[in-house]
Amino acid sequence: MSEVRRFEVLRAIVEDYVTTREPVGSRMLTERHRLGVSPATIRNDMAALEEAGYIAQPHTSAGRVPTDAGYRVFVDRLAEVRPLNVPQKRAIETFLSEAVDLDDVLTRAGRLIAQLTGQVAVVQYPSLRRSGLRHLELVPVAEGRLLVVVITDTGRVEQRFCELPLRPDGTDGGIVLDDITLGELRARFNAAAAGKRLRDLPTAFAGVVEAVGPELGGVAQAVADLVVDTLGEEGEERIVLAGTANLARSEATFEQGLSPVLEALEEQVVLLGLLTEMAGDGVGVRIGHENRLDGLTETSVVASGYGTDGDTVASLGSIGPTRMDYPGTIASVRAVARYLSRVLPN
Amino acid sequence: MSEVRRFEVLRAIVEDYVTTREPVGSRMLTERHRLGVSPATIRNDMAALEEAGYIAQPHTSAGRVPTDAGYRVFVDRLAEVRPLNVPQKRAIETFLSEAVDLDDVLTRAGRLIAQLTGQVAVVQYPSLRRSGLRHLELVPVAEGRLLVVVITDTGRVEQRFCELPLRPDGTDGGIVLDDITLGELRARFNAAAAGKRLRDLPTAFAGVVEAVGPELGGVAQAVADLVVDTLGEEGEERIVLAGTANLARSEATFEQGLSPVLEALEEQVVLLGLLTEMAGDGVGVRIGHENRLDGLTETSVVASGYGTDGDTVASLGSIGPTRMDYPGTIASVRAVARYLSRVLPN
DNA sequence: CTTAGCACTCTCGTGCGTCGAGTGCCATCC
DNA sequence: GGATGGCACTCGACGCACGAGAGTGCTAAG
Repeated sequence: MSEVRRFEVLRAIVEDYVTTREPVGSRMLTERHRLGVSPATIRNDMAALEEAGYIAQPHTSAGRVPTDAGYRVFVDRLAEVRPLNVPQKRAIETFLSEAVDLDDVLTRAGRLIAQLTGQVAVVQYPSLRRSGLRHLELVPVAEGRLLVVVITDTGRVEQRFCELPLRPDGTDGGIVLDDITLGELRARFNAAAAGKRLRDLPTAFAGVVEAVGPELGGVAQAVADLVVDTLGEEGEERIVLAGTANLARSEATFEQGLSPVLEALEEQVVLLGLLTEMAGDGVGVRIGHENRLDGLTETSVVASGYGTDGDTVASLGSIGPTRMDYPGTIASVRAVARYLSRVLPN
Repeated sequence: MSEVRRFEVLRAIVEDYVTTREPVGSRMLTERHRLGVSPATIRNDMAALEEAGYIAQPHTSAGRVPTDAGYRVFVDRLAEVRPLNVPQKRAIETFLSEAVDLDDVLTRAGRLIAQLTGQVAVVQYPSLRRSGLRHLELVPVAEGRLLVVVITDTGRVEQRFCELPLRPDGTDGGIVLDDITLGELRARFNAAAAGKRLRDLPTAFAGVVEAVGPELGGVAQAVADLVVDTLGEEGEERIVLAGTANLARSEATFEQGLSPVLEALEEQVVLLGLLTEMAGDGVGVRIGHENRLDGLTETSVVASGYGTDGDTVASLGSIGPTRMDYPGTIASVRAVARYLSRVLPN
């Protein structure tokens, strides 16, 4: 009983099951794949594979179905990389290059993945914590209030209102800053922050607070705190979803119904955790129960980091039933991630 | 055969069908509602209602089910307003007041509606076209490029990159503006735009372009065009969805499966059209086929405009199966719209 | 180690009869 | 004239038996 044929059988099972969506039996297998042996032999191999936990049968006298473990070895050892064809590549390139701003790029990337894979696409916004500060803008909106606009070097723009402290001299009313003062403050902050990473900001800003003197110190401190907060906040990370409708089309796939899946997808925080957790180098695959999330135990997640010059700033990926076309999905996700990385510094 | 009782029967049918999800027959009706007449009488009324097109039977010898028309008269004439209870109101108030910025408010509003109605929530961002300009910010990001940040009086912040024209003197390289010039430009634009509505911007900006002289005129023109474009663009309208998972829970409801529904929800442009179309005064209801959208013929949409001081800037609503709890949904949507209107000018 | 044969097990589709909910109609009653 | 009780009829849901088919495991032979 040769080792290699056994895995060949596993590959055949996975491939057939993925396309037919039905448990595959020994006869079918010999008919559709030139394995050169009889069904009986296959049966022996299947028994061994089942023993090893790679396949299972839904009930006696039904064909075999790959288990999560089976998909795992398929992905790790058996799947061949299947590069996208030229029109597909071109489609990605043109579609992404038409985007006008970051929101647009990411939305388009999502649609693209959803369409290429026929599954749900997930695209994470460039993580604020892994971004640098490109520019800081201060806009007076009302007495005692400032709108702080943070622009990162990944093109993300985040705004937040800042409540200014009361006047230090104790007089009534909120602080109102004139344009000159504001301009100065803005210039100082930007000079201090230029090109810095998040972790270096607190010290850089401390210098600013120091330098502006006691009169403006309170305001500067409030702004500095807000910016550091904003960039550091986990909750402000964002996600784009696309292709949810694709889930419903493969409806019969999910034993538990797709309500738990949809629920999981709405829990953006958890989804984010999953994505960042998976953001290693290259494309990562999580199969079925490898996802700890309850709703996603019947799905697989294929994800990849993206970012300029090897610097991963966020992740993107595709989520679909465990029975998915892994080579195709992996290829699509990787391709979009790469093109996105190239286009990113908008 | 009294007119009023017949409608009473219709109401009973709608209410029962909404709660039991099953076709309702004449016997059940007499048992659960004190109508004071026998099943046979009810049957006569039902025949009349069916004749009038308000109810239908899925097949002979099944109970009756309300038609779209039936729901319509239920909503228009029979439904009693059912105000939310105090804890619900309080929940809305506290949950919305905790929001930190516009994104947050709208996300929370969506979650709220989804949870209150057990259906899908749709929340439209304040329409740019119906907003005024609060502030304009110009940020230099690279040679020949400017980041233009538009802040509306509804709290929306939109950013767009602006390609500057080549230097008028024909020397090489893109235009680079120093801080002083930029400051001046910014001040002029803001002075011109202060408090203006979108439709007045082009003329206001024309003045600015005139005033800055030929040197900066090209730049000013580019910026002005971009701003007017951004605020006028239909595509830039945005929508938040929430509670998609709720759809799956009432899965059996949709004859066609929920894939068409999900598809319709992903078509944000179309959804927007629907919402703006419905934005009259008060809460509007679209039932089943009254929605032209293919995917939504089995659903009803309950929507309301919102906005400060009677000025509708956008809409929000709830989408669910035609067989929904109309009074409850209407109450929830209205309540959230009101609170949102109050909280809005953040 | 492979293969052919064989008995065995289950699922799935089909046909059939029963049950029951619900209807429509008609004669009757107030 | 509207309300009611009675009654025959319709039709889907449910349960059951049965056969077909697909697939397996095992064993003995190549």
